[in-house]
Amino acid sequence: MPELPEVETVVRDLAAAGLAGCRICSVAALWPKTLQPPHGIGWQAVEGCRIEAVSRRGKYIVLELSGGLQLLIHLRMSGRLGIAPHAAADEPYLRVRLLLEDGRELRFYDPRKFGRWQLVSGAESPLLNLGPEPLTPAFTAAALRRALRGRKGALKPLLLNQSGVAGLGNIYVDEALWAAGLHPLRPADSLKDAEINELRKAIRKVLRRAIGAGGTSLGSGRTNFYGLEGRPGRNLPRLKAYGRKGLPCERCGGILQRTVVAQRGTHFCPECQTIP
DNA sequence: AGCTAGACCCGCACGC
DNA sequence: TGCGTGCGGGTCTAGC
Repeated sequence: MPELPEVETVVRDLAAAGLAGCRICSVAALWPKTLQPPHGIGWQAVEGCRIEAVSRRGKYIVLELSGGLQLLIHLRMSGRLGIAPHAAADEPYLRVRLLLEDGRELRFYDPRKFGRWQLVSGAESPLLNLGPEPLTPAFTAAALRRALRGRKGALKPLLLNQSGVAGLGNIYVDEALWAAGLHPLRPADSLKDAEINELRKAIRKVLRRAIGAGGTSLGSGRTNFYGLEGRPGRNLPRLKAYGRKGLPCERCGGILQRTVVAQRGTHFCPECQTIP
């Protein structure tokens, strides 16, 4: 499931493929719902634009276009990008083709059809609702404390909602909570300053480690995560909690449990992630 | 406003 | 082996 480290991996792959600097001929949707209707303009507005830069914000891939528009790509559950020549045959689950003037095209595959492309100008951008980037200096202990303050709800759903921290999903929330020794149901505003700082460090650690491994791929199916060249991530063996139900905790030897929190599978150690 | 639940989707794992 | 069933998960929306 693409979260920050997987999206970062794809963005680095896109940069290495030389996507920045390419000029767009046209966009074609094989599954029209993937292309969200832009406000006041049509998708043909991308025609003739140059891709000025490729970056990431939270889980969004951001293509900065000449003329000031941004093309946002969200992979959601099963989205995947590839680059192919115009002439290459369609593969299964191909949903969108972005044709480039150099004879290549950016291809979007998405078996489960959750992924979305958006064409936005700054003012109505969904990026405005995102919390700080966890791997930048903006993600201070004070910023995390502000995000948690006054929140009566549980830690895990808050960390998932993107407004306090951008880019975490189900896997890395479980990993960060494990690394910080915090229970997923711990009331968010009950954390002491030292615990907030541990959580901040844990979030940064698990994300950095996963980026270093090219992201997490859970299996080998079509809906799994793959980089631009179809390469799976190598972070699975580094996970300490997610998907490890019944295995011993590497920190204390307790048996890891799986429960459901906020309608999501949640993995934690009942021995060393407790609610005081 | 904050929080929860449902909708969107369908491959895949699992059970018989 | 083949079929049927239900799970999983990010984000938006609806409803309390």
